[in-house]
Amino acid sequence: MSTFTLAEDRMKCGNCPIRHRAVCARCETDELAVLERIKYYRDFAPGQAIVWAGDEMDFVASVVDGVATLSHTMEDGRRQMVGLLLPSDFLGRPGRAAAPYDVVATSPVTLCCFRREPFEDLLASTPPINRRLLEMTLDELDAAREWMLILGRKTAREKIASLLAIVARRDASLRLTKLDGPLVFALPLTREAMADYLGLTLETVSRQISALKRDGLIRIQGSRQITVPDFQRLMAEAGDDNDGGLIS
Amino acid sequence: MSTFTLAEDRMKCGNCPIRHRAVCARCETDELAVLERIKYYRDFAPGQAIVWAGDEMDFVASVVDGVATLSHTMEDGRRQMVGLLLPSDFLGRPGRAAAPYDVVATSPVTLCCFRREPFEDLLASTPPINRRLLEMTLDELDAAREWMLILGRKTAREKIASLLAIVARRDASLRLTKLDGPLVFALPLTREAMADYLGLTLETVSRQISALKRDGLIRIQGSRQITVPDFQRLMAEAGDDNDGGLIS
DNA sequence: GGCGCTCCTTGATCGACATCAAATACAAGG
DNA sequence: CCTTGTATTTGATGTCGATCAAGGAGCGCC
Repeated sequence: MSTFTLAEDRMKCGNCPIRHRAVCARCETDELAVLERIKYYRDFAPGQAIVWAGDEMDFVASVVDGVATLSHTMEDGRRQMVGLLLPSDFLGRPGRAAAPYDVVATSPVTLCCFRREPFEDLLASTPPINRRLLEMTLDELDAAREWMLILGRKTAREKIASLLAIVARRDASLRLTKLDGPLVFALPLTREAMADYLGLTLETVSRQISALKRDGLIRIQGSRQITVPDFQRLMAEAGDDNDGGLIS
Repeated sequence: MSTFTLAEDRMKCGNCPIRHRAVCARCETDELAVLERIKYYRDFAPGQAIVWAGDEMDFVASVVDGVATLSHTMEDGRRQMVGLLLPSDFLGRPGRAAAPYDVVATSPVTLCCFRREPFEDLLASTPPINRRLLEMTLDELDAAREWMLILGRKTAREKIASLLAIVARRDASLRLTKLDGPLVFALPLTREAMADYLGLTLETVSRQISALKRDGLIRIQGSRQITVPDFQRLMAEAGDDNDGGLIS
């Protein structure tokens, strides 16, 4: 089960700008110190559910560390991932109690949680948080729409290339690397999770990854460690005209 | 070309709550009267582009009347619709100049536009607008995620049923009809637009609509006028467990 | 009426991806 | 070392929707 940590320790949120931009943004305004009084930490093991669709959610949170997924499940078991939460992403919706989809940790996850009601009060009285949240939500909406193009119109190969490009880009931005040298990163997802992300089966994912490897677009160490020798070439394979491509 | 109307006339926005909830929400606060001073109307003919991807957008707007679509286009012509704008929906993103996708009118459209910069100033100084926008954006995000499930995991038949259910529901809510009697509504989309919405070809759309007709789930007058005798049965066909299903 | 146009329908064929099935890799634990 | 279990790869076959192609319906216009 998950660990609760009532947090006086500001430690984990100390390195704010990248790791925890959502709410520890007292970089931006002082009122946010109030958040400190209603926050607590929770840890989740890989594979563990954070909330199930339909559950009541009495908190909102930001991801401090780890990777979690949002996904819809149909009665017959078909599943579609609709969001990928990486460190600094926000979880939950102010003003709504019931979770609309499953949230599952895919790696050890640490959340910084805020009880929903006090958070909403704060939201009402503190415009900067509101602005922040609006901005983040708009980014997520853009990402979702990019994703819709991937789901609706791209081939299996392009889908895989797109996903790898998205993760590579995001990883590079987290560690402040340039995109011109060879990129090495760990896929935070199983083949099955990738399939759920892309609207494919896990066999197709595996085959297409093998194909990209065969064609020299990527190299692989141990099925999760990816090396991209030439990011531009991968992007071309993804069929992207512009260099958009966010996630979350 | 489009018509500009510098608007002292508050007429069109008068019937606010449903038709124009985005910005004429002086129902909510008085400051919004300021909006009156920076707004103007624009009309577009069916098929006309409102903005192209990459264009500079010096305004944000809310849809007063008509239907417009947002869509991504790949260089080779593949197209994916990523948003459907109906009356009361909002267009544009404060804080961003370049449009990320094409916006096209599919029926005669009237926009209520606000010059972007003064609108952004207003946004900064007027929390209620911010809250409103956040809420609307969150709704859109939910809709986008519902849509992702449709694109990634549903069969052609389920996709069509889902789309019809979404439009039927939205239409019913606009005219305050219940969902239990037979529903009659006009599809605001060509078969091609439906295909772009659902990640299908127009031939498949046509075939599946014929199949739903054959199976008695819908009736059709003249290819655009749809009758749904039993909404629940259609929903079942769409594979939806819950009764979520928004758009925009 | 007849022409041109766009939108829609229907048929025949093909191919990308799903499905079914089996084998391999690798880690944890006895 | 062997066992067990999960994640992954690979192969054989099937199917849904795409593609290619033709024809019909509605409508404005000469």
